[in-house]
Amino acid sequence: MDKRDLTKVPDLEKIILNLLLQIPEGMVTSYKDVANALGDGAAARAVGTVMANNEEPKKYPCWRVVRSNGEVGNYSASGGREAKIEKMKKEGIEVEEGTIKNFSEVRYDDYEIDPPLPRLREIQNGLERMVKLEQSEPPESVAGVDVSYGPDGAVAAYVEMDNRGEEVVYRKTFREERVKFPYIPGYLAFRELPLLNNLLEEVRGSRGLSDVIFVDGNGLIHPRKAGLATHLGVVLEHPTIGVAKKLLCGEIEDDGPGEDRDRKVRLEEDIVGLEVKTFARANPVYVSVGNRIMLDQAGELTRKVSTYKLPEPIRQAHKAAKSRAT
DNA sequence: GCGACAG
DNA sequence: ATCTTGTCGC
Repeated sequence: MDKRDLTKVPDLEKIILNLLLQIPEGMVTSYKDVANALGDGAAARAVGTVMANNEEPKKYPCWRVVRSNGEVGNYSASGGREAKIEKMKKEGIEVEEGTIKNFSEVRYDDYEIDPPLPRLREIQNGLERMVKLEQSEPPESVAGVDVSYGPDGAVAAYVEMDNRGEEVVYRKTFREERVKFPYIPGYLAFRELPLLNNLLEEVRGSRGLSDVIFVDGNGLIHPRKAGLATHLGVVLEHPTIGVAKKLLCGEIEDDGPGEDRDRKVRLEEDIVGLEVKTFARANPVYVSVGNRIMLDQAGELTRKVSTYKLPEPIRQAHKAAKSRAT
């Protein structure tokens, strides 16, 4: 596989909006139906988000998209939900008490499309054998990356600190006006990787990358062992550590009583992460290998550079990204 | 200031 | 992630 293909991302917003043009007048579809056409029902909410942000409601008939239980749902274009109902009625759809009358008969789900999401899952499946689990030298510096979203697009930030996470030694941000890929659980990398990759290539070309990079999101804690931290680590061929605030998948291993070591996250037969309590009065974070480091080392390093809940480099990157995005 | 909880 | 405001506790 060509490395460059790992960072190519389809314009899913455009794909979704163009799919709407296939819905015949006089029929409706559901957010879930559109998601299934993309190749994964998990994208249903993302479809809703794209509808809500549709800037050309005249051109793209998002009023024909309803909830899969037949309820009309929302309409963010002018006139709101009432306008949505009126538009559907004009097209011959019967609506009663906010619900489509003969839903199963007027429901369109026969989309003609080469579904993009299965292809992206294949890319993720191919990443696993490119991950290197190896003992990494104790770092002289650590960095964190994060992405923030605002009215003028998204901003990615890279912040490098000393190896104890006490002093910021370098900051860099990168802005992108239009993010083409919505957030879909399990596909976060395709949303944020283009931004982070651009940013980190710039850093690599100017001052060079820090010894290890903390990423706001999972590494191997992922249904296909291909979270953002792993995807980024493989693309850069560089040590990365994923730190997430919520458990995406897997289960916490019960080691029984008397054990105050970090609990392990198990995904099927593999230990893919650690539940680490970084800050006494906060929830734990979930640490996983991105690339080129060992899990125990990732856990220790996370502890070492965390003053609050999140590793300081990530926290600083979050601040840097947010202040430029807003 | 930071985070849980609300919603 | 963001929309948004506040209370409570450390």
